[in-house]
Amino acid sequence: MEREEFLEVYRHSLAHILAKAVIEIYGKDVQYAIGPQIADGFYYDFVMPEGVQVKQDDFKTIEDKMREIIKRRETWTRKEVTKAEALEIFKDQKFKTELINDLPEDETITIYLTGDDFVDLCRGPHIENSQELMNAAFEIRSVSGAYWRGDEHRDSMLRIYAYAFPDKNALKAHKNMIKEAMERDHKKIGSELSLFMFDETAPGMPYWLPRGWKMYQALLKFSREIQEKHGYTEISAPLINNKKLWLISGHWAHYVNNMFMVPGVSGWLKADANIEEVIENLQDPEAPAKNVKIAAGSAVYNREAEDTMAAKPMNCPNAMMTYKRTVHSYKELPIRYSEYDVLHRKEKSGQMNGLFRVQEFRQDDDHTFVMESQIEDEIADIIAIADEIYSTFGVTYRAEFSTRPDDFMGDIEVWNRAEAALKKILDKKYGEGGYEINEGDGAFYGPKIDLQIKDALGREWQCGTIQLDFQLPHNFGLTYQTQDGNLEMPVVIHRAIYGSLERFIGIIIENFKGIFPFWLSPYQVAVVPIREEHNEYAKKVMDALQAAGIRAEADYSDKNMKEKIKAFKSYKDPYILVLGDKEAAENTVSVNVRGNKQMNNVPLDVFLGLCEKMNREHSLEVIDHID
RNA sequence: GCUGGAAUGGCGCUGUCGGUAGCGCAACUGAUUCGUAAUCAGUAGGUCGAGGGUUCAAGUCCCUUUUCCAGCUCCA
Repeated sequence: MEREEFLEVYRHSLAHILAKAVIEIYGKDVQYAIGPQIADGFYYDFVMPEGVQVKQDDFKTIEDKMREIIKRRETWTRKEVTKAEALEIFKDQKFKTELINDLPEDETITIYLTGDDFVDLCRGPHIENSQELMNAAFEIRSVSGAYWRGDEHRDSMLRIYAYAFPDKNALKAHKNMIKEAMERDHKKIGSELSLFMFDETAPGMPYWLPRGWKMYQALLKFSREIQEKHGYTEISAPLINNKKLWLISGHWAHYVNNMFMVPGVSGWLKADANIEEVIENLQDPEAPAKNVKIAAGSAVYNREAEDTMAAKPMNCPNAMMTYKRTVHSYKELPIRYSEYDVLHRKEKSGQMNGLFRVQEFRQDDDHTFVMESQIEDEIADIIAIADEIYSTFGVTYRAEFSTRPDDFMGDIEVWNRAEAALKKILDKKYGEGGYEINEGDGAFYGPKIDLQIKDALGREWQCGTIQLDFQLPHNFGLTYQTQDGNLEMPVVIHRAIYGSLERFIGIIIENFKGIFPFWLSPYQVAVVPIREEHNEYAKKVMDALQAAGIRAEADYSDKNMKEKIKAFKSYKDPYILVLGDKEAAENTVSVNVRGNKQMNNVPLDVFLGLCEKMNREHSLEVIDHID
């Protein structure tokens, strides 16, 4: 048996054992749903009897029960049954019943019995006797909430996750790997390197500390340089707009629950009332309406007041307004408005995650206004930019193409032509099958290409995105004048390459483990005068570094040099210059390269030259020798 | 929003059966003036996330709540 197949059978069989154990512990009222294998083990979804909780303390009980079941060396029996028989067997199991009912009429249904008291609906294959699992190494990892069939409006279930490997060593090795991945966690490194912080008064809104902000600026500078070369022009626009704008863009109708409101002065009402039919949870269309008593003397705000403003969750509406300022000729297109403004998106609690998911962030955003005939070339250029940027960081990405959904807006012919153009570029760039296609997953306003990057734990995050938009130009009534004098509507391309700067920084912190390329390092060079009498020369070196555009920091204090070096090393500065009598006399620097290589007595000019070279070329490697 | 965890000086942690908070690093002061990752001595810093409750007594037990983490769902 191949290793993969072996793992699959093992894990899947263990999932059945888990379900059997849970039923033996918590009783026959447990509803069991599905228990697939995953990358490092398996999970099983249950609905527990009323009032039953499964906590970390219970994991051992469940594991022990599973081991006890395995030790019974029960035989596994595969049976083929008819749909009617299956429905009878699982008549008390609502999820199994639903699964069976969804199967085609003529499908052969297989069930597996473990011993004679546990039966599961399953395609198999499985082991033949529980004793085959005697050496299996497994461990309950965690429990989590999950929704039946991934739909938050359906049953809320308890998902039990477990690691599972063929033997103890493999499990141990895997847990070690997880531990090492956690060492790369950007939240941990960000704190150690003093890059950013959070405070509970601003959930999901990073404070960028001096060192982190240096890096942030370096990323912005890099983005601006590249976009300048590609004909982009940068704008900046209001961070809050009156709700009139959001009514035009459609955000008031579709996105208002994710927007931070800025009340005006007129909408405050003194309340002393009973309000009927209040839907408290706007996120949930099924939420029951309630009667709400507003205490006498309370003030409530009417969001629909005319002076209500809201912080922008996206830049698009302002870019539309900017385009609309004057009439445009076809000769001007494409027009590219890039924008790095601060965005706010209110998230449901439990959605935030370090820098990966925040409520306040900046995108390397752009809105490009094109004629339909220009879409193909423009997208090709955007993908070229994405390649240039991602390769500079040495990260790999995966492209996903999302096509027309059922509730699409606009002309189907335009959609077809646009999708064909996108597909042509993707095929050329990544090869057929070199990217994922999500049929019907596009936005209602246009097809899109998403670029996904993995974090240290292998979770994928969407960074880059390229979206065509046929809706906003329509909502804002955008036009351009064609060669024959007619007015036509431009197509808008929304695109971001980093995606959010915050998320991207999180990704690269984990990718580089905090050991950044020279051009990206918060401080690039640290200066250590050996004794206070060397401060004068150190200042001269600092001036030269700063004049060359190099981010440098120095420690002129009377601490001993070992302490100074230690502090800079903990910040992972690429170069530490040690300056004493010899260097001052010869106008040189002695360089300790991150990773502990040494370059001694380097003429200052030569050192400046190699720093400038790395900044210019955005090199991934730090130069550690002089040719 | 859902499930399960967590929160103790700036950071990392200990705190037993409920008995009135400790340690390391960092900081500060003094001495040391030093050639590549921890010199020595001393000092200061905490209403234990917030609110309420039980108790003679709460970091510890109970309730509420905020934030964070791992998942689910949603997303850049």
